[in-house]
Amino acid sequence: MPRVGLTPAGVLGHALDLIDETGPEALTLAAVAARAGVATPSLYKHVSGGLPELRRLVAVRVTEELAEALAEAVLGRSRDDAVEALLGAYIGYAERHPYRYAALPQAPQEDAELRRAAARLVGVIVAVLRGYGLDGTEAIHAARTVRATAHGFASLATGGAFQLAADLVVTQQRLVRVLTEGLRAWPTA
Amino acid sequence: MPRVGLTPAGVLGHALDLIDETGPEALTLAAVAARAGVATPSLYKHVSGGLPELRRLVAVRVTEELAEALAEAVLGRSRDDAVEALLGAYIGYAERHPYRYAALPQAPQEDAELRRAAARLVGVIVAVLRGYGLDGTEAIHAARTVRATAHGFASLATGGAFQLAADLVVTQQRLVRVLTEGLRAWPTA
DNA sequence: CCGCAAAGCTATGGCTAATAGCCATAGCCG
DNA sequence: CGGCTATGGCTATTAGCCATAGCTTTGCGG
Repeated sequence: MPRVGLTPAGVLGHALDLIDETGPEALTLAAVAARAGVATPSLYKHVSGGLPELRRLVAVRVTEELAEALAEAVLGRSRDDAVEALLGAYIGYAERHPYRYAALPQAPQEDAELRRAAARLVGVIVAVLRGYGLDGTEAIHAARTVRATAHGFASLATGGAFQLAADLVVTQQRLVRVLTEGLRAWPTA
Repeated sequence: MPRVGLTPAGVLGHALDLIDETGPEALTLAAVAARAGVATPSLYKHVSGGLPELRRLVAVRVTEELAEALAEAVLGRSRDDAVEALLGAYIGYAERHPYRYAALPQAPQEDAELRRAAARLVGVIVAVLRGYGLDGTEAIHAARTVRATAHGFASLATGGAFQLAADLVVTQQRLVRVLTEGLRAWPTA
């Protein structure tokens, strides 16, 4: 049979395409194989761990992309300006790739590679917090606060949980305002 | 064959037990049927919509429980006191029933019953916000802010996304502080 | 006491992931 | 250049899942 030149990266690419088009639920080995022009079992030659492994790869990739978007957004900015850019980039990524973002949370968290990617994401946040004079334990609490608000809004907004008619952009502005005020008044223990 | 006296409510009960024990992924008709002492197809006599219907029922029930917990927590409290109780109840519910909370839909739901339950939950939040003089459109933005922070923290905390050693209880206190300060200084348009 | 709707069942079909084992290709190396 | 090994395909199979169709039994209400 003619080799189709599949690689692990190629399989991941098809997986991401599938997720983007039809949602995380649609990520099946059968669908990926069909898209790659290959029979399902052949995928195991490239992704030995099967579906769980593929999901893991997706989570790592998305986390990396998100961390990269955040890092780029805060370049050359500080304090409130950086926080606004950070939230904008976070929520913007989730809005541009809602299914991809939704594929994030149900990943196994004990994976080393995923933790490394997540650490980079947190690192960007912590770097921004230094502009508020925060470090050490309080920086961790503040980073969690930032992450919780960003994730909460992104998750609810992309999930369609905000039913009422009010403008989501305004809500995002309010969220940024609450966050920046909170960070400026943070108890610098 | 002896009738086992199954009812829709009974099926839902088994489904919730299963989710509590093994996670939302473990919710299968086969497992529910085994637990109920019944063959899989028999479930369709009580839950005609099959697995999607069962998942829907779970989501409605969990939303109702959460709304109820919030309503009870804010009874007799107002302003910062109410917000603290609200977040505590929300996060507490998620921590006591992490799988159940994780079973809440992350996909857009146009189900009427679910929307009604969600509306009750939002109603409790909006009621608290009246203590800050907020209503109308700004109350919606503020409610979204509260919901985003609560969901974001609950989701990340129960999902194990906060890896570092710092105390989650302290983070929650900081979150409450940021939120209450933000609500007190809300732009009452 | 009997009819009949409700509630159980088995059988079947069509998905899925995953494993086992076979065959064709590619590219290296003597 | 010939052959060998590693690799990347394949088919077949197993096991588990949801779902539908259609039969049988139960037990309630008239």
